[in-house]
Amino acid sequence: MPSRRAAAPSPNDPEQGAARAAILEAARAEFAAKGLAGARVNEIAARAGVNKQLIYYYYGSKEDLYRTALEVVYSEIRSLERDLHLGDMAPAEAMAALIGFSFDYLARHPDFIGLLNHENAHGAVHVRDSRAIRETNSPLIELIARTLKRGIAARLFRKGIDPVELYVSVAGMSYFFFSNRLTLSSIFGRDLTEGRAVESYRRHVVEFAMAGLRP
Amino acid sequence: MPSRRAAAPSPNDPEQGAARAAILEAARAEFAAKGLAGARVNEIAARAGVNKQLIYYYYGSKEDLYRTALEVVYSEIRSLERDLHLGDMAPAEAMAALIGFSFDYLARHPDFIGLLNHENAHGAVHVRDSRAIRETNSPLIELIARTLKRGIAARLFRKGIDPVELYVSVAGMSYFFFSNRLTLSSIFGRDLTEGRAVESYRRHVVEFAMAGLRP
Amino acid sequence: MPSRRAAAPSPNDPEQGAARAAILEAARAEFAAKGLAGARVNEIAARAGVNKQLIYYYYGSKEDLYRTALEVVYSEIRSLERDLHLGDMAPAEAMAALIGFSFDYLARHPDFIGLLNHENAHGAVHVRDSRAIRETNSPLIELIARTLKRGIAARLFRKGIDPVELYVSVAGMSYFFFSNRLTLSSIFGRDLTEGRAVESYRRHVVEFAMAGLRP
Amino acid sequence: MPSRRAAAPSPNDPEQGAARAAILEAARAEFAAKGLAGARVNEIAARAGVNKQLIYYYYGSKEDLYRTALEVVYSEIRSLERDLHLGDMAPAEAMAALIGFSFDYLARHPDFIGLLNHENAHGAVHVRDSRAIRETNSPLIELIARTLKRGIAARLFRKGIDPVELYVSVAGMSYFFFSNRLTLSSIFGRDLTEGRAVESYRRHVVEFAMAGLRP
DNA sequence: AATGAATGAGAGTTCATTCAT
DNA sequence: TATGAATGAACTCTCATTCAT
Repeated sequence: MPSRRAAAPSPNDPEQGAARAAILEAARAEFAAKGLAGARVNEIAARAGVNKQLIYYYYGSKEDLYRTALEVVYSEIRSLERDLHLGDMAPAEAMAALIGFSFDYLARHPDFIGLLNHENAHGAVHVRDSRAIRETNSPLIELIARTLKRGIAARLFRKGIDPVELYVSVAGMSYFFFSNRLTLSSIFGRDLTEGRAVESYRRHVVEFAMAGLRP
Repeated sequence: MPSRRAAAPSPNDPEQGAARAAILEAARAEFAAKGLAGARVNEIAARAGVNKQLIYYYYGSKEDLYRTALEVVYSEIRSLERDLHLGDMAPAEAMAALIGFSFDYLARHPDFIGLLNHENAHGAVHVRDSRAIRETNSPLIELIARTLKRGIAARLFRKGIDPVELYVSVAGMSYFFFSNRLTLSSIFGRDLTEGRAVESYRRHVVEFAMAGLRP
Repeated sequence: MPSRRAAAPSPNDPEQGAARAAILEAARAEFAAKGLAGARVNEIAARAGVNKQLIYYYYGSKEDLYRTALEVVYSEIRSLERDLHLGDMAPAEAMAALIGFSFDYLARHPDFIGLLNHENAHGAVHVRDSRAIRETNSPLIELIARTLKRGIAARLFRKGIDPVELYVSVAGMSYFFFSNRLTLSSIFGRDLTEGRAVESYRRHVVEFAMAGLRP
Repeated sequence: MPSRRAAAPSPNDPEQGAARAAILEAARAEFAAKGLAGARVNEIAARAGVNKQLIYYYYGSKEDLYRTALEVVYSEIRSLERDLHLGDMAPAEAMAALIGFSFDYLARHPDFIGLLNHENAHGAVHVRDSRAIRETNSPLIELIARTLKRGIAARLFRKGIDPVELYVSVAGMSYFFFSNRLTLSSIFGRDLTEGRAVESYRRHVVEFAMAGLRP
């Protein structure tokens, strides 16, 4: 049972771990769509094109697979956040990039929203229990704090804004749009899933948030 | 004379038995916490203190009960929205009240977030299929549009802001805070569920949004 | 879920609890033959002529059903032990009756051996955890002690024999015969399952044990 | 020259690899504890510290491994029985030694009881089908018969005792004690597993059986 | 001699739902 | 209006075994 093994694929065999990776990929999609309880191991196996029991061979249980999927998703977004290099930009430019990044990541990774919603609905116990997730501290808050400070020094931003609260409100504008656009579309009778609506909302978010920062 | 009605009594009939109401109340909580698939009919019966079969007698099926719970929740929030009377206030005051209302409603009705998240995760099919929900058109967008217009006329707000987009971004700031505060607390190592954090964030949302509206 | 209900069958309906009783009866046989792990819930349902899920409805789990079966078997043997009325007989007669009872009970209740063997093989945890079994203290040891005393006073039995040890050795002679007669038959090339062999061994046990008691 | 033998090396070959022996040892313990059905191949492999597949390589199947374990255990006890040399002792001494041997063997080889119980519970089919076990005829009955005869001639023992029945009753006293001491301890509220209880019962068995033989 | 990957069959259990009263 | 009994479908997970190297 290789379940706790880190990875160690032999360099000669590119096929190594293909099934393992396929399972993880399928799990991500299935868990994002239906949550831990709603997801079907059968369905994950079918999507991954592997025998159902292989999932147990590699991951031990549905819940362990779920936790792994969650960890991978978090580690990916962390990695992207680290690549932003906002320090090289002017404060306003940096802040706009940050806001845009929040939006674009969600636009491209619908899985993330599904996984997070289910985590929160169930007490966030897996996030809380995963050392991997807790320890990979988000660099984002530091980035925001530094950028805010630079903007304040340049008299571009107001004082007194808490970086965590700013992050939450900015992320929330984007998150809610993607997370709830189906009910919103239904209720407002306006399709928020089509490309132009998304682009337009992106502009709104950046403008609105940047305006909210002005002194 | 509705007295001869064999089955399907209207869910809002105040004459209806306590059992019926207890079931609905229990269903709301259970569905909000676990979604349609995750909720257990047994659990709803237990919470309501009734026999499981009674749920089928009154509501026909788990899914119909879910739809009813969803309709009731929407109808409640609509009713509250109608009671806001923003037309009587000055534009800035009215807008601040609106933003605060968004926040406060979610703070007091955690069920709403649970139900909406599950609806969206599953294609919002019940919202789409419910005439009751679609037809009770939200008065909110009209309210926002009118308030925006009044504020622009008074040179308090910028031009060019779309009311739907404004609603989404403002609602999103609050929604995301409540919906995701468990994972956020874990990740930022900062308890966002305690009273002061909530109050502080409420101030931030109102300030930030109002600032974003300035010309 | 009636699982913890005592019984309370309505006096008018003799069919009441028929399924429940049938399940228990089938379980006894199945568990005795194959143990807790080896027994098949499907098989119990088939033997009882009921739907498999009814077993869960009534007994909650395979293990709870097992424990119940064990308790019923113990309570039956206790009840028989209580009916022995050895106090009315002369010491030698009483002791011989006791030895014979040990033998005859096992001869007629092969389930008992199967259940006990599996219990012992798995640490006797269910016996240990069952208040019902522990509390229904066996009257046997008391009976043996009193009979021994009476026999010693009448100079029929030796002194210094511990009643528990006497019980174990007497019960063991019978138990081992029934429990192991298949391997014994194979090894000694002598069929210990046929009637005459059983009768002959019964005589041997009573004689041998009574002789062992003589002063 | 067995060197070219492709598979199926004889299980008793001292030249055989340590892995092979380790598997057998682990199997013995596992089968004794859980029976054929309850034993886990995975667990045997883990206990033996070998890859699971190696078990199949060496023994073909779980059941074949079980049969082999059974044969080894029987062959060991036979070998010990042959080493008793009762013919050299006086009849009473010899008989007491025999009874003590029954007891001591079980005290030291708890596996034996587990294996035998499971065999008997499942029809003793493996004992019946194993030529190795059937053919290695037990020398014990012969020993008992000869010792009995010598004792009768010396007027130490009663006439009319069947050697097989004597063996069964004497073995049964010890077997039942070890086999059922967990439930017995629970029921009598007296720990029969601790050293003094074992010693005391050993004395009882020898005394009681010897007394039972007196004319 | 030894191993990691993979699989099919089947187990216990859950659950929404229906039956019968 | 209310309930206990009963059921079929499905789900997670286990396990002996085989494949391929």
